[in-house]
Amino acid sequence: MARLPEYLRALHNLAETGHETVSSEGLANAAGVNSAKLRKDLSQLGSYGTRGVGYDVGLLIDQIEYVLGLTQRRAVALVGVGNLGHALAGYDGFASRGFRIAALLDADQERVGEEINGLVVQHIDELPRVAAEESIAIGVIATPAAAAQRVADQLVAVGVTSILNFAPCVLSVPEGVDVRKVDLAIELQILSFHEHRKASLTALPAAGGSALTALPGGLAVTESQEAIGT
Amino acid sequence: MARLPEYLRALHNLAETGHETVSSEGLANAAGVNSAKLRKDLSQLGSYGTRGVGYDVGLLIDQIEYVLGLTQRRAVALVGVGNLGHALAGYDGFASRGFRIAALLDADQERVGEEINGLVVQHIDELPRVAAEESIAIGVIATPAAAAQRVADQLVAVGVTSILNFAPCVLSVPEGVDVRKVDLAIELQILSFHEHRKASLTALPAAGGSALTALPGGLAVTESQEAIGT
DNA sequence: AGGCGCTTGTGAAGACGTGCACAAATCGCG
DNA sequence: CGCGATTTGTGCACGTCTTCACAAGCGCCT
Repeated sequence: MARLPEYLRALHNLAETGHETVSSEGLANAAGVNSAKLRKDLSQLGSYGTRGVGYDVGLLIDQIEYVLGLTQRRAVALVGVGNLGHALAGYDGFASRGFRIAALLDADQERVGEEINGLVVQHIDELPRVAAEESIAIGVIATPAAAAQRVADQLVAVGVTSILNFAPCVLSVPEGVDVRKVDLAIELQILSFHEHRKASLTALPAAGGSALTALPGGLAVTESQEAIGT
Repeated sequence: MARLPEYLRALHNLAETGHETVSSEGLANAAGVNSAKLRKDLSQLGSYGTRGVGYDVGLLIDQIEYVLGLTQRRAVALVGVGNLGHALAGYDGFASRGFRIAALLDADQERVGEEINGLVVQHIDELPRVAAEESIAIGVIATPAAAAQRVADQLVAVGVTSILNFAPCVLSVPEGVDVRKVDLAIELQILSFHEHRKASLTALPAAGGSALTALPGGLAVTESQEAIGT
């Protein structure tokens, strides 16, 4: 499940604040989900809760980390050291949560040789050598959209089977390769949609009209995390 | 729907390459979704396709931009000008897709006054004034997790009703405020899970064992975008 | 003008995720 | 040792999303 990492983060918080055990209700609140959903998710991992008590925080952390494959520190190659790539290279959230940026790569010779956070940017042509040396299985694409597909092909060619794509485009990859996409502008556009919806609803509570002037209020909205209470 | 921005991006690509019309199949490929799903999504906006021909690219762009509320250029306040905030401030994908970063804010006096991409970083205490001047409805939080909730409260207090949160924590906001969360490390962890699953399956195609050593292959996996063909 | 091929729009069926509500199980205390 | 409070694990029902399949509609060509 895609919620496991969120649980893991909440569990680490709890562990740091000295909690030995946690109830499904407590963990669900910390992770921002329903308690029944959380219990159902955790039951998929096998039973690790004690009825009447709750879950052992440490044990649950180990278990989730095992399932997520975080027992080994995975090496990641980051391609594209532009604006966003720079930030990603310096983002300590990766290192603190089980990942090691093993290589920074870029196609621009201007950027090759630059040192970021203790790592030197190498040319993308070095990818085959680097991938072999570091046994890289995960690649991050932070290039412009025009270069993303080419980079993806190169990553796949050297054995990368998981790609995190920040470029605003759809990647074609062979079967067996996983792609996750993060598009920062899309996130904002989704918020903009909600803004527009809210504005329409308050301005014209009961509006009809032609299709062209129809308000978007009728669209189904699956909000991500609304009104978590206080 | 959350897929509309993706369609919009694909449509802009098509428009730039000179396409006047596009079939649902073509647009679905460009956006990486099923054609039936795309047609159903577009039918929610009202009928804008011509049977036997397809959709008018320009018309569809206008329609989607209207529904997403992109007819006005929305002002965004970015709080937290650290590593990630820096990159976001310089990310031109925002400007090119209907958003204007109207203010950069940070609580660190060291960073106040710094100029990024033509904008000067202001202190977070300036938020009420800035929000009033720029009529800001969307806030982006790129602070450490410890500061995120406090910033969210401040944003809500000045009338922000949509928040994009990059901090790895759950935010509590009043009803009516939308929060979207992007956690870069979580994306990697999800990929790691897939890596682990793939490794387990290839190494031990039919494994049993106790719960502790059980393989995660049994977990339901809803892949985001796997095997889009060539 | 008529037919043919192509594409949209949609009804229906199925898969999936979600949440409730309750039985089973465990601990602590008298 | 037994009882009650508490919490997990899960069967069931519901709503949503997805996909297939096909009728309806449109343009083009003859």
